[in-house]
Amino acid sequence: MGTKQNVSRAVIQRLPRYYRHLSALRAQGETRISSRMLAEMLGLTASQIRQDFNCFGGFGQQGYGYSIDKLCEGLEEIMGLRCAHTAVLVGVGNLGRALLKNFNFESNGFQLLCAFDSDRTVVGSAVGDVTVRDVSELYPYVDQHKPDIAVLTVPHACAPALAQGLVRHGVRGLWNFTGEDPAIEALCVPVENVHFSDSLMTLCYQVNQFEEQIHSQP
Amino acid sequence: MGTKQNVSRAVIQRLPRYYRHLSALRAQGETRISSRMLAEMLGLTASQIRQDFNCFGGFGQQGYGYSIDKLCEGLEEIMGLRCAHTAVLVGVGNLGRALLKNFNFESNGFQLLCAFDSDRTVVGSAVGDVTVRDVSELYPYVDQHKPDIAVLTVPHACAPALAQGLVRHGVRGLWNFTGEDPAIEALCVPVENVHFSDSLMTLCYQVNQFEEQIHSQP
DNA sequence: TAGATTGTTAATCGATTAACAATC
DNA sequence: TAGATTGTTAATCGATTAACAATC
Repeated sequence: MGTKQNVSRAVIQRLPRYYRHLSALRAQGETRISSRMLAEMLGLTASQIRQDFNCFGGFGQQGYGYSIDKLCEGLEEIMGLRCAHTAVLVGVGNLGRALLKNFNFESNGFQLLCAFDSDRTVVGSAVGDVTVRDVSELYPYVDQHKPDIAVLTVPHACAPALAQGLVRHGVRGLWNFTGEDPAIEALCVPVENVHFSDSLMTLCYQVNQFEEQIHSQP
Repeated sequence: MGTKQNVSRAVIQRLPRYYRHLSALRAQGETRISSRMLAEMLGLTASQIRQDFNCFGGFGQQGYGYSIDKLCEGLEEIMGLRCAHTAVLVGVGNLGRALLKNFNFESNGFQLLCAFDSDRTVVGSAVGDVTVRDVSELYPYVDQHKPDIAVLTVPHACAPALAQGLVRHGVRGLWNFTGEDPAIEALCVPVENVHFSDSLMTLCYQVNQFEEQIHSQP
């Protein structure tokens, strides 16, 4: 239960995946699972799963396994998914729009307050559950409403200045889709980068390896 | 130069980041860099960078450092960015549209052939550099043109069946934006997942930790 | 009780860092 | 040549796996 400090990054990066699979099981009406079975599902070892869960205190019960409900609750607690942090989104292009319309911020720990753009044809309209405001109102809005994080879905070139401005106005986290990072990494608030490029390059490498394997054993 | 086998996943995941920063330096007209300087830029150790580069054979020169050009070329070679693999995109919603319009597939090792959707109001139109076709033509098209990978930007629920169908028709890699994975992981072709959820949850955790730190030392 | 499965300690494995000879 | 910086080996560190007593 007690959130231990010093949980390694390796562990933290596995937690969302645990949560995703456990939520799916819960939705199917399952109520309990053993580390062995979960390990099989995820392609990990049972040992590792028990170690991971024990970073945060024991959810399990000997001879029985883990209650899926308790585990989900525990993970929500640990990752802070129930804090209802607040967020603003900057940049209502196609990507911003995709997030506004299809992404469930609530179930990921955030309440989306509103969105900003500079394009007058979208300013004033409603997209998803929020209204789009003119970007000139951004900093006054941030000063007043103090959102915890900002979602950056602006073009690459605007990113460094915008990020810096937001942090100066008190934002304490950035969800960065701009592909930019040298400038943003230096800001000393938490940043999560969604780098499409990195992901596709990694896939490119894997596809090459995969094809080499196939060719070498025909 | 010779692509060694058994390069660890940890290394591979750093390569795109190296490439991104080195490309930026090249664009600024820089021609050489030492492992020490690069390490400082990236927040890594010089030792680690030299180890990483030496997985693939020596690009460097004692007493001088690394040629940025050679390094970029080497990384392109290693990751297979010059293979011009082919890709199709399935699902022209806002997210698909964002990729079609703003993402440079070419510079990430892929040539995008065309896109597919089921919505008749977009079928036949051009988005970015490609034409949108009816999804009923997807499998015949894949049979004929044999794209290396498919980009999945369809709604969550369509993902498992689609992924399975594509693999059955010979696709050898998936770039998966659907948030789905239990079903897709099992397909035994390379998959790169872009899980927005995982990323935002990780940010949520980090923001909480960050705020605890601030509160504990005021 | 007997069987199952956790929590936790110890052993292994792999990745990162340090050190330094080779060499530009 | 002297200074710098690589390539590479050895030492350290951390993460994963194995093992097993505790206990439901």
